[in-house]
Amino acid sequence: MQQDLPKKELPKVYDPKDVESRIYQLWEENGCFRGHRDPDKKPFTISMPPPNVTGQLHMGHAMDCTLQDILIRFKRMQGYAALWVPGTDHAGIATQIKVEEELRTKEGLTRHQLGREKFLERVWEWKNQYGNRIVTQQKKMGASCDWERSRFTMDEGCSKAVREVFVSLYEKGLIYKGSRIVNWCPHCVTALSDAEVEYVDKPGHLWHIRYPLSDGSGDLVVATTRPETMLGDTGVAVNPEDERYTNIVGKTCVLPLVGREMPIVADDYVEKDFGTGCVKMTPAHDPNDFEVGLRHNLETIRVLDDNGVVVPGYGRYSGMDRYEARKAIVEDLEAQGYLVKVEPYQHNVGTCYRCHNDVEPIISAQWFVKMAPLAEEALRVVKDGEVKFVPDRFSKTYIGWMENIHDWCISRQLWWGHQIPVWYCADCGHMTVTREDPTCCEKCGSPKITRDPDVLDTWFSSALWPFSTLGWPDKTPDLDYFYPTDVLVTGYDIIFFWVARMIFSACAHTGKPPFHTVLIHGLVRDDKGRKMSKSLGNGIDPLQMAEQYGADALRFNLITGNAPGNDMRFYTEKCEAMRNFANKIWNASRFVMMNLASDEIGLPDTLEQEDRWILTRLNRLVKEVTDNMETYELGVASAKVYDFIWSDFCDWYIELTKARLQGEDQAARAQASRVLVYVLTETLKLLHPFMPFITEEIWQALPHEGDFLMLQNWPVPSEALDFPEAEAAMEAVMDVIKAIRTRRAEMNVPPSRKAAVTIVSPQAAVFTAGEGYLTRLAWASSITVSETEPEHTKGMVADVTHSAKVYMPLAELVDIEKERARLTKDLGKKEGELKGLESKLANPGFRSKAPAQVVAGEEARAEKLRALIGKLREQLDVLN
RNA sequence: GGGAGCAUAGCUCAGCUGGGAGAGCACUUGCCUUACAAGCAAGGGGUCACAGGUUCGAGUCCUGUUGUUCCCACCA
Repeated sequence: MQQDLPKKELPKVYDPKDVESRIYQLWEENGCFRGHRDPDKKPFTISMPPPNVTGQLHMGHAMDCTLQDILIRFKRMQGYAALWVPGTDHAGIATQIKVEEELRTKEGLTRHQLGREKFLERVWEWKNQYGNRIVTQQKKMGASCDWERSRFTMDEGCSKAVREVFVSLYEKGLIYKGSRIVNWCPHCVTALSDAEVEYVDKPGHLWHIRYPLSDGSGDLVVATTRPETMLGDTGVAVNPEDERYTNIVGKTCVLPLVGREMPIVADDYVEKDFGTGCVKMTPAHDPNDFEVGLRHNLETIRVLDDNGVVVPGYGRYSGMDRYEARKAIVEDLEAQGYLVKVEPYQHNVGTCYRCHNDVEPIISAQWFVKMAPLAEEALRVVKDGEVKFVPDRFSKTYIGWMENIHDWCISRQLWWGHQIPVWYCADCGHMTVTREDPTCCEKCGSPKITRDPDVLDTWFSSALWPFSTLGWPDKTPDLDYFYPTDVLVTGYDIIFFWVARMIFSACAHTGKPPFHTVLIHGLVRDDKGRKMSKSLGNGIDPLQMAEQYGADALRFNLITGNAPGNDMRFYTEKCEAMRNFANKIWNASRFVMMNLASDEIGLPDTLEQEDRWILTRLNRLVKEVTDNMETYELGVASAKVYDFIWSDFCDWYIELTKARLQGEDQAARAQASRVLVYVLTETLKLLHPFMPFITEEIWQALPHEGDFLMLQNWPVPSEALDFPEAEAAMEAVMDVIKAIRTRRAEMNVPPSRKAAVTIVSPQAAVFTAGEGYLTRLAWASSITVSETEPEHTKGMVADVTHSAKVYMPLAELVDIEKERARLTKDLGKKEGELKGLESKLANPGFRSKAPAQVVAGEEARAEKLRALIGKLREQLDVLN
């Protein structure tokens, strides 16, 4: 299919709004995003971190999405069978809360009033209605995912994978149910994993409470930050080495307000030097106390229910919320003389990562994954480099976490999610855990079985994402071809939640790590460096930015000048600058198209000096950008393309071609036009991963072969296109142009005032060839090139470059004093530079130990400097 | 308590394996030079936090110090 777009006059200002949606549609309709298994190609696969179905695209997503799109477009152009698998996550707690809220505000119902089945129907409805919002938003960013393969963590395939994993881990004894202290969120009314707790430093108090000894021989004082938990105290512990308390170990004390008699035990856990050295033991509500309780057979008495309310049996405290109870208990302790003192105390409080309420440690029967055996291989693959983090420092974070891993609490007391595939027998108590839903107990055959009401942690299903989305547990051709995936792109904030769990899950179930590289990016912050958040109201909407400046500009902003793993601040000014860059390309392309003098594609047979120069520069750019892309230095790569386009191509090359393009020679015009189209096309390819829309739009309007820029081959450097002599010659001419411009600018000579230029240089031929350039770019009325000094230099101003001396008859404009000052300053600078260089060259150590080419390079530099200094001195002499 | 990052121009940041200090924005000056004023040309501005060390040579590697940010950890 040849796109025969009519050549049209392009508008002066690039309007992304019109272009982006049209181009995206064109790609999508032509199946450009599809990932095909191709036996002749190598696969390159990215699994997109599935955003929450409740999600709206924020800056973090935008950056994440852009990074992945850049990689996948790059690899696609390099000839890989590129596949980017998208999808969404059911996001258990987040989604359930959202729908519950809607239910409550709109209908005044709780989920319990509605019932599990009806409620789940509502959540599915909600998902079907809103779950696609984020997909539309990703498309606006230009994401080239294979949308036809879009998956959802609760779809049939993913659910099958979850079921398979649960059952097989259970069969291996790696999943178990146990009563443990878990992190409990009384607001979300569910257990949480360790990773889901965020610790916040909060000001609190340390209450010192007196517990009388039962034998009346005195009392002891304990210190606590959570006095309400004393209702569940079943002992007091001291350090066995603590001489202050050796006499009371083995005795009992009486719990104030409650009257419970409790043992005093000795345990190493207690620090002698902290607080009073006596610790109240609440085994049902503190993980350490629980451990101590196990060692000393202390009773476990739960005093807070699932909602954080004091359970019945505790008088007026029963029915009180934990904070009310705290207040009441402190008041009563004080009234009854048990409160010894209260100190202000700063401490770390665990909060729920979803609702930010304080987490309550509570003993509860939950399902866990036994991590130690799974962590082994997950550690090995990272330590052996089978999985690499970029930047590497995050592998330390990962290893440290994995080495100290605790068992993973995977059950959640929610309804929205993968329900745990365990059935309890009412008759024999046996747990039936199977891949297919059972109708009776597998042990005694009783039909009286009921399913565990809990669901699995959302991250349990996302942990399987790289392989569940490719068909696992079935052995599909896709799984065979595209798995393991290649690069995972994500923020450092979810290494524990997700990356770590994907790695051990993949190792355990597919026998291979899920990807070989983890590209980590940082957070996008606001212009003051604060995290963007709803509560601060400082979030910047990426879609609004894309609307205002173009998705290409936004993408470029998010990538350029940012190193992997580092946070970045978002400035709309930078977006504006990138928008300006897009416009610059647009106008350069307009220029090329307005001067189109040939439909032929490819380089012409003969090349001018400036052509060889730009081709050499382009060749170097191709090599460098490709290298940077391959090492994930995307910000460096994009900056190089930016510089090339703006400086080399626009500021110089286009200007240099104007002499030919605006001349009468038809052949020369055609030749220049072909090189322009060639260079622009190659550059558009390099830029395409970063700015997909505008590059495709322009490419479509240029003479081209093939259907889409996004499916073109990535440029490859070519030795045949390196012209070092031409490059050097061109730079010599450019130096002269710059010198003339500087001089004229300093003297405020308007462009309308042309001047005759005399150039003195041993390389006269270079400058003779460059006459056209000089006339146009240095406002020369005439050019005289000579190898010897002119006879008359009176009335002339002189300037020097490394390779030439330049005269212009503008002496009357010179401010002698200023000129002298400038020359003196310049000379001083250069002499200082030369001095340093010469002492370096005089150093025998440098000569003998530095690489030969470095020495040669420095010598050449010194030579150039000496020439320049000589010329500068001469000029200063003339003035004096 | 453990670990990591950062400290470079007025601001925000690049600077990959050590070898002539960079970009964007801001600032100053001059230009509507028919691709682009969202532009062109020119310019000013930096002891690369501090102190040692390795090296012929350090913004870059090592050690320490200070400041700052973050992550992890069960001291009530």
